[in-house]
Amino acid sequence: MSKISVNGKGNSKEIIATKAAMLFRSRGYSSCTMRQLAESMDIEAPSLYNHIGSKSELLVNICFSVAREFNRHMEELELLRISGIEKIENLIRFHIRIMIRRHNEVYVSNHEWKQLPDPHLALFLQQRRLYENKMVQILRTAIRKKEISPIEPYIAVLTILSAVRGVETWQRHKKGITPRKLEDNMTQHLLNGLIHSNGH
Amino acid sequence: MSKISVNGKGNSKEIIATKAAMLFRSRGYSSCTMRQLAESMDIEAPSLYNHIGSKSELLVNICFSVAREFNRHMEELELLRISGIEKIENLIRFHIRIMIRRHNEVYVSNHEWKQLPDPHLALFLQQRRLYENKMVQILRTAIRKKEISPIEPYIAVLTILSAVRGVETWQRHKKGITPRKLEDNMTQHLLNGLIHSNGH
DNA sequence: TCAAAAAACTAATAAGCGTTAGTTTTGCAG
DNA sequence: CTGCAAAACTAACGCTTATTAGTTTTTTGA
Repeated sequence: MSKISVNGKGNSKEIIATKAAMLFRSRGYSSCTMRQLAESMDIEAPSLYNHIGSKSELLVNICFSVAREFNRHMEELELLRISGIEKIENLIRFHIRIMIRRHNEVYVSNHEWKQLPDPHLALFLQQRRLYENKMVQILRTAIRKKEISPIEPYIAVLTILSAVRGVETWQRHKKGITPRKLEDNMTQHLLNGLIHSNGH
Repeated sequence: MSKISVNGKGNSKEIIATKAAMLFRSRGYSSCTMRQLAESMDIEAPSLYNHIGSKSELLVNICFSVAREFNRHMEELELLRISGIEKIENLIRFHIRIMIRRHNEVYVSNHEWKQLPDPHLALFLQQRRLYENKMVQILRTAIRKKEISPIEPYIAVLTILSAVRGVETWQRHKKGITPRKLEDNMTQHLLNGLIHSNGH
């Protein structure tokens, strides 16, 4: 059997990580076996352990790699001198783009974080709580400055973060719906809902 | 060991189904074992098989029970003589309420349907596709009658159906956010986004 | 009160899991 | 060409899994 790293691009570890994200997404982390993962790259299961430490390590890397990208973007966003509404639009569009660009990884991170081993689970949840709080704060400020209508910020964040996850189930083949159109339509829907809400 | 049906309400099968939904939700279907399920009602695992056929049967019942409720509501809605926008609002509110009332079951149905055994998986997907198509049709009509702004109906359905799933992660303890407030805010956000979108 | 039915139990099965140990093959550097 | 490290292999371990078989206990109904 030939080495796996000569076939695809990148080193073996990266190739395994990519295949793992694909398989974890399509079958679920717990239902996917190391033998299936190995078979997907035409080697035997024990050979994987020349490159990785454990199955759960793969999940940890996926989840925190995604989290890191979101956190980094949030930090950059906080430095920008733009209006609150522009920040929100920026966030929505960023989420949609990441969901398209890193489809498998984001899906796994969203669906399988519960399977993270301690203490990674606790850390993951803490980071997510922090991220959500930052979004709530952005919304709260925008409301105070009357950029958007008065709405419960926490609920708006819940709505936005859940809505963008719809990209997961986006059927590319539905005719005429390009990634760009998806992004524009969804952003418009979510943003206008904030602007024109009659807060009654 | 005493019978389980004398403790809780309903017959044994219903009690098991309820406990299963709870456990499948909190740990995931594949990660939850029959021993854990049995332990949660203080019996041994093999005793479960006096009441149920298999583990997967439990999942099938949960998923299709939820699907049936959504489908029935859709059929009733189609008979109503109300505006398109009222139909959409009705749907959004119904989804949010079901997500609260049948929290565990809807969560499991949304997260674990991939684990359904054939041919149930195929049937489930077919029903969901049908349901989505009906929603798309409602939106399409509303656009034609200029009740809502021109938007790609498929994307709007994606956005709405994903957004309402945010109720899954709703933290009841966040102060001052009652179920009613959650429903009103989210509905308003999603609905106004449809009405005031400048289709540019 | 007592038999029959329902539902619990214990013991065990076969299959599958992640992972380890030890060995052989592969491929690159000298 | 050759030697060495990297990475594949086979075999197997210890555990867990859903589920079955067979038996005992509990509840029910006449």
